[in-house]
Amino acid sequence: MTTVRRQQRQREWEALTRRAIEEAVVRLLTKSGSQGFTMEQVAAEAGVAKGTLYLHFKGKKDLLDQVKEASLAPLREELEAIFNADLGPQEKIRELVANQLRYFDERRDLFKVLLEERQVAQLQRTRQQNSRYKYILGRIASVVEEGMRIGVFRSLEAAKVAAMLFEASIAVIGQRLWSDHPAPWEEDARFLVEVFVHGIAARPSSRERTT
Amino acid sequence: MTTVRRQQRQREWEALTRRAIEEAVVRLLTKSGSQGFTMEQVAAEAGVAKGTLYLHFKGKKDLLDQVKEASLAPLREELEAIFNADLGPQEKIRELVANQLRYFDERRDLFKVLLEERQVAQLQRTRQQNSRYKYILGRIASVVEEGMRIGVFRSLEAAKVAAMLFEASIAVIGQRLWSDHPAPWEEDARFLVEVFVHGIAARPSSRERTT
Amino acid sequence: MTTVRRQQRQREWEALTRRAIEEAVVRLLTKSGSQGFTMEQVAAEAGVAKGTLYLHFKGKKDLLDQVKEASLAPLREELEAIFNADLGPQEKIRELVANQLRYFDERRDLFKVLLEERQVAQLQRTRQQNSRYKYILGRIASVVEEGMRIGVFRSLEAAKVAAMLFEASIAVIGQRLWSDHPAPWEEDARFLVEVFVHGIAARPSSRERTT
Amino acid sequence: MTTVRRQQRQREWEALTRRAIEEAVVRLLTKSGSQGFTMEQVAAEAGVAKGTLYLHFKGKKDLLDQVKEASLAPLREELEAIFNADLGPQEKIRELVANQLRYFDERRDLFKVLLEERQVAQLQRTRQQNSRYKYILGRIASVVEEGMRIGVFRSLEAAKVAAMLFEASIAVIGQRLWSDHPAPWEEDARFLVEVFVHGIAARPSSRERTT
DNA sequence: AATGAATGAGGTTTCATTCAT
DNA sequence: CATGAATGAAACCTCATTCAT
Repeated sequence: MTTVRRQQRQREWEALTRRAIEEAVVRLLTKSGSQGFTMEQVAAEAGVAKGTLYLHFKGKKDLLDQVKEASLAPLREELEAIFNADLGPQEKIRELVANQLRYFDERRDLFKVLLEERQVAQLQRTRQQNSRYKYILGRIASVVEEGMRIGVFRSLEAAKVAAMLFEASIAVIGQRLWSDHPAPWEEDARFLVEVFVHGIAARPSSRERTT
Repeated sequence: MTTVRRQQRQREWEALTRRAIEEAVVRLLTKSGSQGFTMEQVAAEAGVAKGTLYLHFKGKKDLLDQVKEASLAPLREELEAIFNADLGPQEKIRELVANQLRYFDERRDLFKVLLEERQVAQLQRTRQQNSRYKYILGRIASVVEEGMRIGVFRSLEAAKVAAMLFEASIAVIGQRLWSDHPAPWEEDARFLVEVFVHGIAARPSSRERTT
Repeated sequence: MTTVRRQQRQREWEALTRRAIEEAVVRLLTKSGSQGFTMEQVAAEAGVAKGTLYLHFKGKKDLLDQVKEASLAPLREELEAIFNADLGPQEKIRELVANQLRYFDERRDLFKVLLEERQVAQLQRTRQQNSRYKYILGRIASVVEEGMRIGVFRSLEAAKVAAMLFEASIAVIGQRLWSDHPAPWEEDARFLVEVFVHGIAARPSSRERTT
Repeated sequence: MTTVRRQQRQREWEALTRRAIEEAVVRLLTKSGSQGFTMEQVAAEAGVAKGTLYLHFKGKKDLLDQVKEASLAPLREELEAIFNADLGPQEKIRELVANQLRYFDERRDLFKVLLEERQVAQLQRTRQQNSRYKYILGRIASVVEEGMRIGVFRSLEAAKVAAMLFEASIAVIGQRLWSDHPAPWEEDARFLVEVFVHGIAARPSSRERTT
């Protein structure tokens, strides 16, 4: 009983230290520019000894990976909730895009750095086979397919559409991160979806096909 | 006269050496993965001494910048030609996208590395003020505006549309670079423009607004 | 009474733990090569916590010393028995050498490691004053002197002869440990004593002195 | 011509630096005990920067190997000269042993350290297959065989005799290095050979066989 | 008595850059 | 101009030992 409680407390403490270290990394990344924190700096910032870092993380790469991972986990949950929500395909897409923009806006400083180094991308598609990335694309594709099934979207390769939508969002997010005075995220989200859904062509008249 | 000719020859030699060094960097980047060539390797690959590198380039960063710059110069010229060509807005956009996809396809190995490290992006928008990037966006925006003026595009913020188009292209290019068997570039280009111009919404029926 | 018994039990438990730890070290030494086990590995292998090691041993050096000590104790007892046995000098020498070779053969793996790092030697003559080493040499010297006294050995410096015999044995043992297919230890022991006792010179004729 | 001379000079300078570094290692080994000099110390002692060490040696292991190698090279040459000299087998053996003892005496401090860590042995028989070691043993064996052929040695396994003689020499050398007041090397050399050649048995009487 | 998280000095190696030749 | 040996600041990582629980 006592043993169990002690283990419990220790695990909590362990998690706390991890968090402290990860947060130190985030602070360093956002503060002193992107191009590489040192383990020494991390230790100092987190208020632990250098060796301690290696008790919690396998090495520098692992530490950075975990930070990236942790920084995206909440977003993933939000997106998952949207996928499972009782919404129509168009609404889901709107929500997905809006959530992404909002999320990155909230942690601007960190993502500015991570995205600049394509760390986010690397995290998402390491070795071109990252399962998380594939999973999200698959989910988006499902939404698109659903839209086609019920007739609100026209028939296109769902997988390609999904990838394009996702990447375009990232692109817009990048845009926003690097511009000094980005428009409100709601506006950009609406714009992105609007273009994506209806295209830029003048509607009634432009009956001519592209190609 | 002799002096002039000698200067001439020297400048040519200087240019030759620069090229040799830059090509050595490209070879190293494509060959041994991305993660950082050393000045030593560059010197060896180029067949010059380490010190020589510093006669032609200010340092490692400068060298890398020049390589990236040089690797994109031809593309910039091609795009410029398209901007100046006697084509309608839609055709121009089609051409622009197609050219980009083709260009990156041709030097897959190099750009895979550069893009993976967001080097291309950094080159294009270093410190959020990169003039080249702004210039291109401005040109694309002009095309879009022209399209609005003559009524083939509907009225949207041209600058935003331009940025979105450009970034979406980059995103698709990234997609293509990292997938092992990408579709022919012509196909992806057509797809990209198709979606961008007409949207994914089912056409006749989808009269409802996207908020 | 209870107190006494408890103390008794505690001392046994303490001895057991020590043994477990020492055996863990031996396993590590023979297993993963020689080049240095870590206290962490020892703890894991012994199934105790790192801190526990320091309750039983002063530090790493002490631990290693104890292991070496323990690994040689049985041999020392065997040799002691021979010294005290009722045998003639030649027989004693034969037995001493034979026993050493056999003993090291039995624990090949461990001694291969210890000898490779001259750990055995260090144990035997740490700081040039190791009393155990001196004790053994003294005992061997006594045997040699006895042989001289009764006329089976010729008159030579007994101390030097003892040292030479002992070191030569160690040398042969080293030889045997490092060769993949050593001859049976009986054979090498016989050979060693034969040469040591009678020399390599052709006998009847070689009356000439060696300077 | 100038180029050649410059290369010549550079190679000499290079050799000089190497020597300086190696000597720094020797000084450190003999001075501050054996158990490990640091590259930092070496650099300081040699009066060069840490990085310089890595221009001349692949790493710490390489550096130590080279030092050991260099410290034994002269001895190897001396022994080679003896092998090739016009001497009888007994004289050759006497000379070989004497030379070894003298050589190690001359550089007592260094070899005390190297031998203590079995570094010499490791150098000589790394991976049980060291060719240099085998070569020397083979040469000694030849001398022994020659002695058998001309009848001064009795018929014994030459290879084993050679190994035993060599190892016994090393053993005596070790003895001498660690004793504070060793006898003159001439004396020990004579003693070693005397025992080795004629044995310790009282001569005329000891007709009985060992075994 | 046992634990094991934390420590932090210490180690090796890399590499962009300089500068005497 | 070209060279390349030398530099030395960092960087990452290990591990024996301590000590609060």
